[in-house]
Amino acid sequence: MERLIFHIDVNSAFLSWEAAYRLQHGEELDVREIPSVVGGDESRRHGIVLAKSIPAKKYGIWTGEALHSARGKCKDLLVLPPRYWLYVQCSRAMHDILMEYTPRIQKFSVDESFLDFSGMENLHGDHMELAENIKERIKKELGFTVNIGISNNKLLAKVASDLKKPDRIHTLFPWEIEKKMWPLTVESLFMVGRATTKKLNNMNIFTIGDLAQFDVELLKYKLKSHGEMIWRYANGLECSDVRKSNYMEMKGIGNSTTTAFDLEDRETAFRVLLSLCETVGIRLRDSGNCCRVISISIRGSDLLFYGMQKKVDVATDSTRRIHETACSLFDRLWKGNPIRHLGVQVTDLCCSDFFQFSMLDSFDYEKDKKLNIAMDEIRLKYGSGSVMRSCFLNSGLPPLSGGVGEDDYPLMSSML
DNA sequence: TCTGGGGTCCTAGGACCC
DNA sequence: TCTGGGGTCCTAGGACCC
Repeated sequence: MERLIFHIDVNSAFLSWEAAYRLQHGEELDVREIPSVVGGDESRRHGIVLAKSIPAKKYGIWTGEALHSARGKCKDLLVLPPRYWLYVQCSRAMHDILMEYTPRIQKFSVDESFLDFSGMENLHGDHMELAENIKERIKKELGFTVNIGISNNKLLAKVASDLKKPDRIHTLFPWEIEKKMWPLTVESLFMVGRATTKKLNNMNIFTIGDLAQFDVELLKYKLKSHGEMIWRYANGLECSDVRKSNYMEMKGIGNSTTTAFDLEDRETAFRVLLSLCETVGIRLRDSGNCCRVISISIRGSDLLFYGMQKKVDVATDSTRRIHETACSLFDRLWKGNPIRHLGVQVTDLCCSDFFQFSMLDSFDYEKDKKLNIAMDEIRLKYGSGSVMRSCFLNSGLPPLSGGVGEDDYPLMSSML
């Protein structure tokens, strides 16, 4: 059966949402119309561009760039601090509108969704009119613009929504591939990043068309399974379902943070690890899972990145257990160099319905479990800052870390 | 380009088993 | 024990996405 898939993408999401909010609250200036960016706090070493306006883009400013460097390109650049609670609200409001059109929605990220309209032609009529309707409703009711890409699979719909911005609708049906997609540079294809672009360029592949017409066996030989996948993408071949994401299927949960200052001693590092384990633990328990693998990652002040993981004998969702493992990993991994960034990840998740315990240690599972539950409930009810471990008092370190922003936003469920 | 944070999947080597 | 092959588990690291 022929499918009909839409991909909806908010234009410069964080910046558009800031602009819409400010206008709704009586500000005269539309920050989308001047060189502006949403950027992190430089004093805490989070100073990068998270989103840019179109005028800022004209100065050559790119997402992920250091604010310092962005200011070098544009003297009068307006830098807005991020407000993640607002972005979550905007994202939900858009989702609510989309739900009125079809229940078959896949939320791909905070600002992107796939919609499946297959077999609903009688309900909605012409796909261009439908897209126009959705786009205008979002603009009128929420105050920001989106791009909509239309095709009969997710890959082509996504490429289409990226064509020309902002506030546009594009189709990219199979018969339009040669004209609309093949002339694009190969790095504009989904799943072709910097490393792959370099390899492809070395093989004389520069456009998506070059890739589509290349020998697939040779690509497989050079790039393994990834080579075959991007070759299929270049030919518009993709057939995955628009599926409701649900957090039972989640593969892992992690939190990491760039600390405000370099960490030089193990005790401080342990404390930062604890603040990360708290956040990971809360999210893990909220998802109804336990984990079997715990890993940590370190980025030194030299910016080099390394990590280590451990499989634990008994699956756990205990903040304390995760922290103990994280610390022992840290002692094996750390070489004594100054630390800029720490991360904690849990993977190999399993359902927490049953509770396994080992008789080989003296750990009081029941007591620990009750403590975790009590802390989670208090934080949910009174906010994430309402309880903290005493070791964070006067430490200069946040008691919970990782996640987006340190403002006291309501704890998010692990699924967007 | 000089670097935030949260994810997914893949590959390859070593250990250990039969 | 001087030497096969195959399977699985574990771990490190790379590449990509937003």
